[in-house]
Formats: sequence, structure tokens, C-alpha cells
Amino acid sequence: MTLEEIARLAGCSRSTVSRVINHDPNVRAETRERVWRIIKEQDFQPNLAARALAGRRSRVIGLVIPQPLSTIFTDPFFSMLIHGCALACDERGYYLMLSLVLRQANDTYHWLIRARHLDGLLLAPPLINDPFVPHLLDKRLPLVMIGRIPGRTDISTVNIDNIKGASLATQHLLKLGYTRIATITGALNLVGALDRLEGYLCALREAGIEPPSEYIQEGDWSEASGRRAMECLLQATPPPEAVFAASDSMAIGAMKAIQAAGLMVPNDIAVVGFDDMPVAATVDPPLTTVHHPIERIGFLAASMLIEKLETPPTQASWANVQHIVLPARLVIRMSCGQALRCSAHPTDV
Amino acid sequence: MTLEEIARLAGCSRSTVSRVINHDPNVRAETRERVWRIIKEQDFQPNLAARALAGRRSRVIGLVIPQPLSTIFTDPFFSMLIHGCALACDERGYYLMLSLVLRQANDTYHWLIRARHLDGLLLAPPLINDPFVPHLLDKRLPLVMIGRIPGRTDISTVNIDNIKGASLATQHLLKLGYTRIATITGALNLVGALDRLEGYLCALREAGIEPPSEYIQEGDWSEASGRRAMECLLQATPPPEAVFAASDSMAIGAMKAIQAAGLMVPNDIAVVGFDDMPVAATVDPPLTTVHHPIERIGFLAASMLIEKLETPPTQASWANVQHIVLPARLVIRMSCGQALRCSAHPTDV
DNA sequence: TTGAAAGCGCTAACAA
DNA sequence: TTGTTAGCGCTTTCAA
Repeated sequence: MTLEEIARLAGCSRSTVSRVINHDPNVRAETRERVWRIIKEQDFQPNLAARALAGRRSRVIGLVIPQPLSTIFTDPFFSMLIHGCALACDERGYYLMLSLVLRQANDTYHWLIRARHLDGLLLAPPLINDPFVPHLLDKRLPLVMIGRIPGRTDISTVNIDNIKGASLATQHLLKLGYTRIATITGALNLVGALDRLEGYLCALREAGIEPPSEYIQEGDWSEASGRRAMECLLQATPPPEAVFAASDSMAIGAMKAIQAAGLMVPNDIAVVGFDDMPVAATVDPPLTTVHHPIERIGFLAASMLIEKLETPPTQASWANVQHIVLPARLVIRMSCGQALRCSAHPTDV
Repeated sequence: MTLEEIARLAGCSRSTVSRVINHDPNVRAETRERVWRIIKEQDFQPNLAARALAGRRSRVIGLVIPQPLSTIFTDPFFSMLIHGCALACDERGYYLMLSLVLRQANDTYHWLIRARHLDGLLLAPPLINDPFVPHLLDKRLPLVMIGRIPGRTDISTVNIDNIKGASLATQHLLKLGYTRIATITGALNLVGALDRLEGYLCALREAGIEPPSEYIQEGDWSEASGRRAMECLLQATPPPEAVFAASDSMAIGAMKAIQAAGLMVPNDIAVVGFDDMPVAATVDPPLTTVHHPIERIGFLAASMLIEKLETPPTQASWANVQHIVLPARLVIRMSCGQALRCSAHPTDV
């Protein structure tokens, strides 16, 4: 079944059928309906390869996550992010292709891009000084980044307000009266981890507190790393009264370390997380954490990229650059002691 | 850069360049080398859409996992499976497209298949009586299944020996002298779960033991379900001395329930798992479990599908059907009591 | 061993 | 509003 055959059945030309399929408004309503009816009747689907060849676009966008496969497929964060991206693509008739970067990222993408297989790229979340990024820009391939990249304002980004989120978490601890507040950071080669650290530091400094360096422990987002970091913090003298972990997984690891040391959360040490993953609500005690709309970030990033792809480059390309920052908010549960109401919807999920 | 331009630079025709790229032996060695040199020099990649259109194949194969996204992206089992599939595709110049089935599975696949975007499909692991399967066969789309499907010998499959694996685990418990052996099954709408249950039952019956029905608890592979199932088992009178869980996640959940009840593993209750996930080696106590080559299964399934795609259908199609069953083996660690050596390589991972 | 030529099924500019 | 036409870049006979 081809356009030509549909055209014959509908008594019109191939072009008209093509116009109908591509929602060209320049088709008489009556003709449009007749053609659609035939298309449905015949259960016709246009050949993607032919469309891609003639139209010079594949309607496939790539999602690159520069992390090992085992991380991507284990951390629920990525599951939600991907879901959001996929929803946006689905809605607008695009396909999302996950980058399963097995060889050198450069090689694989170089290959897909040069082969014209991808119309655009989502990059999430980029490592600091990722050598891949300039590479991609050289190819003049439309790109939207999830997470910001310092010092580059020429790339569109969708991001959450990590600094503000971390501040909220830390301020919450301060309000509860804690002053010896430590942090477990994410992998510090990611901008998000640096931003969350900065938010923590800002909040403390505003309160006139300068944390000792041993109160800042680097993790890698994983539960195991949170546990290890907490074990170090327990050695500090004096040990902290409260800990802000830059991810829920690390917060949970920290809680386990605290409990393994025979101490209680929050009575002996209070813990706040970040991300508001589903588990945060079900651990014991339920984790106070910073909520942000992960799925929505993916959705927006993909939508923004598609928008870019479908906008003719009439304006200078720099004029199309956008930076979206979505707010984060605190969700207060039980892991920090008495639950003050600091937010309009403190228990939302 | 197109074939035509390469041809011009190499002083030959478009056809010759095409032959070189497609490894057609009917090209003089000298010509071949000259053309390859130019291709490398120019960093040329043939346009995928054009190849797909002219060649009537896309070199894209789909991987359908009929599970919610959140499961796919959380269970490390799928991460390994996907990795294996991706490796095989990569090696043979194919692309793996993960099915992000958001709408009705039927719709999405129907669409991709009819649009000629997929050359073939990997289906892993199918639900019992999945209505999707006959649908796909009707389309005469090459299909390889990961896991077996009872009562259909006309579809090629790659599977592990679940029955044997479960028997090994149960026999190990029997050899250690336990007789009150319970099981926590996987989701019983999956063949793999039924097979593991059967292996457990066979081993017990061979030993002349018929487990009471309350010793058989259904889980859904998740840690939480394992925990819940174990809580039920602890209520049984008498409670079991040992438990075979059909996945490591459920085994770990069961261990937590045992510990939460103030009992010890293995002193009070022994536990065996299945899958030999990375965590199995690191939990406390390290988990005795059944190892099987997940990544290799994915690799074989994809290789088999590609082989099928590249074999001209000269023989009757049923003659091409293959059923590969890979062996599973027991890995003995600490969760069952004294470690007898029951396997040639008991501690391999 | 090589080249010429005819498509693959669609899009999009142009003409009517 | 519709049809005509010329490709998109490749594969694949068929001839030479």
C-alpha cells in the first residue's frame, strides 16, 4: 500500500494524499475527509524511510545519557525522565531513540548523526566539561540539554532549581534548630551536584555558619555511597546533628549507616534528601526531601527540541535559545523531627 | 556527501561504491581498497533512510518488554538483557530500538511495523496467553522470543533452564537436611515463574515431600513482595526451615522480613534466591542463588533474529525455528548454612 | 569486474 | 485547491 494507491482509491493525486497526511490546511474539507476515510479503511501507514528520505528528516530524536547502562537502568530518576521525553515525542509524532552508548560515545553518535538518522538530540545531564558537547555543536545538530552547563548560554536547557531546592532543605534544618549540619554531595563532576552543594552552603552562610570541611562528603548518588559517606560523618568531632543528602538514595544509605551505628533518625541525627523518589515516602522513617518534577522536565525538554525542529530558522539561531528553570519544593515527612509546616502543600507527592 | 561523490573521487561508478560498502565480493581488490580509502578520508556514512528505502530493510530491530516502564528501568535484569541485545546488534550493524510502549502495545507496534520501520522483533519475556503474540505473527514479522511460550513450537526462543535451576536450588536445601522448604514464586502470569515453581515442586516430590499449600506464596519479583510473602510464611505452622525465592530481589525481601521478626539467616531460616544479580554477593549474609547468563541470552536472541533476517527464506520457515536453552547453575554463598561444594565452580559469578 | 538505469515511496516547489 | 514533476540517496537487476 502506497500513497499512489490511496490516491487512486480516493480519486485524487498523490500530492493531495500527502497533504492530508501532513495536515496541510490547503485541502478542501470534503476531499480531506474522503482521503482520511480511505486511509483508515486500508489501514495505511506511510513508509518512514521514504518520508525521511524525501523530507530530509527522520522524526527520530536521540536521548543521550552519559552514564553506564547499569546506572540508567537502575536509578528510577532516569526512568521518569525517559518517560517524560517519550510522552512528548509520542504526542507530536516523533520517536525517541535511547542512546545505548556501547562504544565511544563519539563514535556511536557521530555515526547516527552523519547517517542522518537523528533530527535532534537531548543530552541529560551533562558532565562538567563534557568533550562530547562541543563535538555535537560542531555538527549543527539541534540540541537541548537537561540540566545547565556553566559558561554556555548558547545551548537551550531545561533544569530544576537545584540551588534553591538545596537551600530550602538546609533552611528547614536550620529552622528546626540544628546548627551542626553536614552534607553528602552527588558526584561532583555533575553540575547538579555542585549546585546542590552551593545551595547548602548559601543557606548556612546566610545563617552565619561556616561548616567544617569534614562535614562535606562526596558521594556518587548511590545508596552505598551515602552509607559510606555517613560512616565518615559519624567519625567527625563533634558529629553532625543533621545531614542534607543530595539524593534520596544517598539519604537512605545515610539512614542505614546511622541505624547500623545504633543511633536513631531523627532523634539522634536528622536527615533530608533530594528528588522525592517513590521510596522516600515508604522508608522508615519517611524521608523529608525536595520534590521536583522529573517527568515534566523530560517532557519539556523534548517538546522544546521538537519545537525547535519545526520552527524554520528564520531568526538568528541564538534568538531561539531558551533556559527553563522549574521550581523545587520541600516535602516534609518524619526524618527531621517535629514537622513544621513550611510549605503550602507539605505532604504532596 | 553521497555515494555519487565518493564514486567520482574514486573514479568509479555509484554501483561499485555501493558494492564495496555492502561487502559484495565481486569487486577487484584494488578497487575495493581505493574506494575504502576515499570513504575513510571523507568520513562518509551512507544515508540510512535511502538505504532503508532502496533496500527494503531498516536494519532496526525492536525489543518489546511487556512490563511497565518503571519495572524495566528498575530491575537490573532488564539492564543486562538489553545490554546483551545491544551488543549483538552493534556487532552486526543493526540498531536496537527499545519499545517504549506508552499507548496500547498493539497500536505502537502495529504502527512501527506497518511503517516498515522494524525489520524484526525481540519479545521478552512474554506473558502467558499474551494477545500480542498472535498479532505479531499475523504480520509475518520475524520474531524471536526470550523465554519460552507453552504450546507454541513455531516461534524461535532463547531461554534459560528455569526448571532445572529451581530444582538445583531446592535440592541444595534438601541436601543440607532441610525438609520444611517453602517457596516464594514470581508473578504467575509469566512462564518463567511457573517453571521455577515446577522445578521446586519436582525436587521436593523426588525427595518424597509434598509441601503444604501455605508454603507456596506468590510474589511479583519485587523486594517488597518478597517481604510480604515471607511475613505470611512466618505465620505458617510450623514455619518453614528454608525458603526458595524465585528471584534475588524477593529473596532479599524475605531476608529482611526474617530479620525484622528477630530471626537469623541462615541459623533460623535458610534462603536461596534466583538470578545471581550483583547485589546477591553483597547482601548480608551473601545470598546463595542460581546463576544464569542473562546478558548472553539477550546476545543470542538478537544474533538469532539477525541471522534469520539475513537468511533468504529458501527453506520452509518452520525449518528455521530454533529453541535454545541455556543452563543455570547454583552459586553457593552463606544464606543456607554450611557451604557444601555442590558445583564445579561454586563461587563463580 | 564494472556501469547504466530503473526504481524504492515519499515531499515540496511550481504550475495550473 | 489540486496536479505535475523533479528529486531525496541508495540498492539492484541487467548488460557490457
